[in-house]
Amino acid sequence: MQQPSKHGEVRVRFAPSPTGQVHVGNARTALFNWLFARQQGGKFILRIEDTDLDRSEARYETQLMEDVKWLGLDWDEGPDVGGPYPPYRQSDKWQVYRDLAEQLVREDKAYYCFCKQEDLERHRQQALAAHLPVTYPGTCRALAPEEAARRRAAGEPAAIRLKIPDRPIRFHDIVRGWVEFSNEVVSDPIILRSSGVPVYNYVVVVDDAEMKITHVIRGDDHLSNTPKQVALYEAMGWTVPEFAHLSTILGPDKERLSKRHGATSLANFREMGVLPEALMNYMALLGWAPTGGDREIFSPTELVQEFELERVTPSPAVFDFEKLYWINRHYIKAAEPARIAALTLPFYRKALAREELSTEAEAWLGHITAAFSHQVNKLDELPERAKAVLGYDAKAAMELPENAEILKAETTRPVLDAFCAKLAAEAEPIEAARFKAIIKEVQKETGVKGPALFHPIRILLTCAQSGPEFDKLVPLMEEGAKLGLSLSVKQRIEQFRAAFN
RNA sequence: GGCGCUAUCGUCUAGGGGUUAGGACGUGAGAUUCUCAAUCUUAAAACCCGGGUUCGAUUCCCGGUAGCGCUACCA
Repeated sequence: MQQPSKHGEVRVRFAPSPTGQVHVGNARTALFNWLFARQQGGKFILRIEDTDLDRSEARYETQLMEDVKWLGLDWDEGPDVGGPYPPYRQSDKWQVYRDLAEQLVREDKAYYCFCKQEDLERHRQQALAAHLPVTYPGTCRALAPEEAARRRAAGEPAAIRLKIPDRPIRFHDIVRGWVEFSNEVVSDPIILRSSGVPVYNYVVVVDDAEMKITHVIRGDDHLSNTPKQVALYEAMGWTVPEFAHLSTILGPDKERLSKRHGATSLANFREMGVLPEALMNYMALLGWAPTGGDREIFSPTELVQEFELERVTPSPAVFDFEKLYWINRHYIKAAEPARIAALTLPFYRKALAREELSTEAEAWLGHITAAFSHQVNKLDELPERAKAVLGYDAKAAMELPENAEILKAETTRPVLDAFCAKLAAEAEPIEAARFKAIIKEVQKETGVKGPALFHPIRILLTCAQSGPEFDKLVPLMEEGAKLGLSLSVKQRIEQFRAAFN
C-alpha cells in the first residue's frame, strides 16, 4: 500500500472532453485515478475539458457522467456536484487564463510573440530539411519590452510564449521513473493564442494547480507534453505534481484501440450485457497485476484495497475481448440472479419484439435467464441461447439439411411414433423427471439409444439437434405455454406431426 | 527528420544475475453429456537482435530494430 502523499491529501482528476462516448482507454484512466483516490482516502475530481468548442457538446457531458457512474466510479467534485475550486468546466474560465498569462509576461517569464505563421512554417521546413528538431527560433524573445508594448499598442496581433529555461527539464513519473527532456527540444511554447484563446497545455496546468491536483494520472500520449507543463508550474511558482503516465490500450492489430476495432465505448459494453464490475476488473488488469501475478478476479472493493499505482506497467496492452468475456461470465455467475434477470429483460424484449411484458412473462423470462445465464459470455446472448424455448418453427426445421439427415434415418420414425404415443397419454404439465422416464421407455421399446434416440426427439422439440438439456427445457416450455408465451411439449408434437407427415 | 516511451508464450501478465521462466485468456487433447454450451483434467506455447559488464545474463549497461506517442497559434 502507498505512503500517504507528501502533498497531504491526495487529489486526482479525470478530465475528459465531451466530444463523444467514453472509450475504454479513457475509462481505464478514470478507473486508475479513482482506485488511487479511494485507496488513499483522497478526492476524485471530474473536470470537463470543453475548451475545444467546435467539438464539445453538452449532451455528451451528460452521457459521459452516466457512463462513468455505470462503471461504478463516483466523484467528489465536479460540474454537477460542485466543490471548493470551481468551475469544473473550462469554458467559462477564459479570463483567468488570460490574466495569468499576462502576469507571466509582466514577470518576464513569458513574452509577446508577433511572428507570422508563414515565417514559422518556413523555419519548420528548414529544420526538417536540416535534420534538426523543430523549435521556435526565438525571434521575439529578444524583443525589448517597450518595443513589444509599442507594437501591441499599434494593434499588431500577438501570442504569448512561455520562456523555457536554459537547462534540461526533469520530472518524475510513477510508472516510468525519471524522464528528462532537453530544453532545446521543448522550445518556447505558445500558451495564449493571438486570438486570446489559451492553449490546452497551458489550461490543464492552470486547472490542475488551482484544483490542487497532487497526482496527474493520464494517458502516455501526454508524456511528451509534460516538460512544457513542468516549466509552466515552475514559472508560476506552483508545486509540480507527481505524474503517472499510463500506457496506451491497443487493438488486436496493435493500433491504438478505436471504434474501428468494434465495441469500445462503455455504452457499447453496457448494451452487450457486460457487467460493470467485470469491465472494471478487466480494465484493472490492463497494465496492473498484483504481486505474484496469479489471481485475476477482483471485486471493486478488493481492487481499491489491492491496487498499487507503483506496480502499473509502462508497456502498451492489447485489449482482449475474449478475456473480458471470460471475466464477465464469472461475474454473471457470481451475481444475484434477480439482478441478472432484470438486466437481461431488455434483450428479450428486443428479441421477441415486445415492448410490454406482463409480470408473469417477466418472471418466466427470469427463469429462463437463471437456467442459462452461466452458459453465456454476455447477457445479450441469452435470447439466442434460449431460442429452443422461445420459438418453434417445424417447417424450417425440416428444411435444414443436417436435420433432414437425421429425420430420414431408419430408426427415427419408430422412435418418434413411440414417443408421441406415450406423450399423448400424459397429463400436462409434463415434469422433467417424467419426460426423462418416457425417453427411457421409448429406448426400451424401440431398442434405439444414444444420438439416434435423442436427436430426433430434440429436433421435434426444439427444431435443432443440439442445445440445452431437456431437463431445463421441458419445465420452461410447459410454464411458458401456460402463459401463452411458448409452446408446450404437446403443442410442439402437434405442429411437428403436421409438418412431418 | 528530431525527441521521448516501450519490448517475457498468439494475448494480459508474474518473475528476476544461476528458476523445470509461474499464472490467466485463447488454442489442442481427454473426461462428462443425446448434442451444444458450461464444467473438470491435460498438453503445446515466450524472455526482439547485437555487443559489453560478469564465473554466469532473459534480468544490469550501450547500440540496433520494431511499435507507439509528441513534434501546431489541436485536445
